[in-house]
Amino acid sequence: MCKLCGIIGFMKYTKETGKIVIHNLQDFNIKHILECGQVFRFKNMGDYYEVVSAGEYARIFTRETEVVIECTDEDYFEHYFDLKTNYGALKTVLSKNKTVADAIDFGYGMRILRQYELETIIGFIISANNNIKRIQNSMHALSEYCGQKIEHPKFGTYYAFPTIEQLSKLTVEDFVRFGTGYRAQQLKKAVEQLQQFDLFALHNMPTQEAIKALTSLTGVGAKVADCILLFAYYKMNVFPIDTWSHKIYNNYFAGKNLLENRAQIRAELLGKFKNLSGYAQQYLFYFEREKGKKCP
DNA sequence: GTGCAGGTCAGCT
DNA sequence: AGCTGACCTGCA
Repeated sequence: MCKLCGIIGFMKYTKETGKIVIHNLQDFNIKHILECGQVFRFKNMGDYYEVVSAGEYARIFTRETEVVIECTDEDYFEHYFDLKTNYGALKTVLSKNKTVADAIDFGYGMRILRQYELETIIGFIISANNNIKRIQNSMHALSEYCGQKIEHPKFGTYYAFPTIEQLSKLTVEDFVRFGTGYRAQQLKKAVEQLQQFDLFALHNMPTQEAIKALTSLTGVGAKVADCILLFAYYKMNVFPIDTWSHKIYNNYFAGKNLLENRAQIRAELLGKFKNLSGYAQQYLFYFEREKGKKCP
């Protein structure tokens, strides 16, 4: 949006064919963006990260003063990485809360992605009571088994996420083979239901209505629906409650009024953060999950 | 060996 | 409505 306006805090980046260069490291940290738990189809390659979304590929690396995104379609990834949103301003508002301010200091440069809808739904059905490494493995296995194989002159071979037609040919046994365990049955059913489902319509639907539509899918409960709406539909008036955000509420926001019911916790946090809830949740989630990990 | 991981669903009161 | 237990599987 504001490439040349010069106002401090706005994202500064330049686009050219097959490439985006970001000059504002404070608002774009690829590690925090990809490893904060919102996306599963990426790999840390050491010198760079690679991301596949739908059928598009991006290779991202950080230099001293800039981030370079080499990709198959710069318009696609400008949208995917939500480069037109002013995170500087957002972070100023969110930092009024001390806990969120700490989380933002830790996870600076994190951004909410605009992911491919079908891929996000499948990914978060797999995510239930699961760990991130295994979710990633399942998503990669699924893509390599039935997604379109793409041979790119610059980026080499990669696999698109399968279309709904390709997914519909899979059996329960196939899903088991991808390591999805007892979620295989749910995935098979959900794919059947998704064939009669207008994924694009959810973009123009009020959040409550969209939640109702998504939770009609097998394997999609309240928490997974919130994740799908946040990470694929960019709806910020949701607050996914899982084991982490549950702990976060009781540790930092509950005072002496501890809660155990997830719907209640969600209502409290939504009341607090309103239409910025999605951002707040993701900074808090990443902070709480990472700070507990062992230091080298 | 045991416990846990970004929960959901069925089957109970 | 609200609560409880079962549930694949890989990794610490």
